[in-house]
Amino acid sequence: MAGLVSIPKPTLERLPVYYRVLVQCREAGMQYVSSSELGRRSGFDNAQVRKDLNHIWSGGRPGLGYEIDKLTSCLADFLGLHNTTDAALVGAGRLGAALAGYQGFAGYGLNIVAVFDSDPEKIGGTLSERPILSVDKLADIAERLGIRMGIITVPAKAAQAVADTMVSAGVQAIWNFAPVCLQVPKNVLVRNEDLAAGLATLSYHLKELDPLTNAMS
Amino acid sequence: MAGLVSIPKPTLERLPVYYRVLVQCREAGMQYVSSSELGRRSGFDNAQVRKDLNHIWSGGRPGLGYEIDKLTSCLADFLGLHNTTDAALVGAGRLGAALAGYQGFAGYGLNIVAVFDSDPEKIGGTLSERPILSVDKLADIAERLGIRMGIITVPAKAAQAVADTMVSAGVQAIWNFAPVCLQVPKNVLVRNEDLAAGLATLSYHLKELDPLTNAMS
DNA sequence: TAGATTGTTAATCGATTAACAATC
DNA sequence: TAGATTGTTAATCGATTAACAATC
Repeated sequence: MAGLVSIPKPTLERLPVYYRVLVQCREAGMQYVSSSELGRRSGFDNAQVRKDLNHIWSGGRPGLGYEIDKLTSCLADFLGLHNTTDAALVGAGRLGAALAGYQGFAGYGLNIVAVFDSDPEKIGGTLSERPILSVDKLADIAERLGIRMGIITVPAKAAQAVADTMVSAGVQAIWNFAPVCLQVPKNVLVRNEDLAAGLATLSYHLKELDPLTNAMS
Repeated sequence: MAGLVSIPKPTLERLPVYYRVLVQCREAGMQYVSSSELGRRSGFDNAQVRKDLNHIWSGGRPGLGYEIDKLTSCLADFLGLHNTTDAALVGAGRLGAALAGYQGFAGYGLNIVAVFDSDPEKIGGTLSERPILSVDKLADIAERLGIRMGIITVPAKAAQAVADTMVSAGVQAIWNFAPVCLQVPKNVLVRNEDLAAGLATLSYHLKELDPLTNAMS
């Protein structure tokens, strides 16, 4: 049974980066790549690259490196990118539009099958060629279509209620862009894409670099 | 000199989460919060909360907890959120529009002062009330305005060139939404907001949960 | 073969968790 | 005071880094 061979969390976060770099190497016509080269291009230590990759594949060839085609496919399998994941997106604002319109996610198996909003002005319209439905229909539709992934791009105040609805409809994974910590049952996975938090860490570093501000504080 | 009292990276990632939760507590009218309560609301262990907070402030009161007003302000100071950061955004697509239009970043000191694109159709138009300028002017304008932060929302292929221009214009921190690993001098900080990578980790977990897929593989 | 690079072990490093005396 | 909660130390845990024999 999968899941028992559990993989370290930091490793899991790096695997998609390797995957992306490998795809780019392949497009550049490369056939093999060494752990050093992969590390250089992805910003990680070469020993770490080897250790990470060994969690999923031990097909590297001493003296040669990793066969890009095979490793790429192996990573895609491992990450589940070959499966198509149907998702419901709630929140037809600008961020929702950006996510729904981005073609790149298709290569990661994401298929946004329905878009919801609570604004009567938006309901009935479209978002990237998908009809915008009333959020009242979310539970029913998600359940009927067997949707397992939910994407939340609503304002902070509305996010918890949307998450609750998703959970009750059987959604198992939530990609949350609302700036709140969602409370969900522990069998539901939430990934917070907290942009403001990312911004704050940059802000911290800029402050550290700024001689004037530092002199004053 | 700041920077020498360096803070663990995982802690730095959690501080903005505490900050956000604290702001929400304050809005809810609370005055004090304990490490347990803060932990519960942000998803971290209470001992970890105390340890993290002690890096920046030892003003917690045994038996009472932390005074929300003081801790919030202390965190904002530490993270540099009280400073206004002027930023240049390059890439006036949907994601750029979402970021430029999001009011919430203002509370984090972000001030997008200029928007650039390479598409002649877009140049001369506006994005959230800001004129869209030719990317050819990026270096000149960033330098003249002393811009220290760059936001990249261009397609992967164009991102490295934009980063190079930013670096040459004196930008010190780059918020990168393009799905590439940027190569920059080590004195420039890059934060990759790699949405596809986040998606991939969700995809992995869904695959792990799926009995049918697992049976087949 | 000689050179390069893997897979893996052992050593180091750092972060999390548990526990509790100090204190509000 | 009694109850609650902090700040901090010590113990545990896990991840990174270094090193090298195996091997292409």
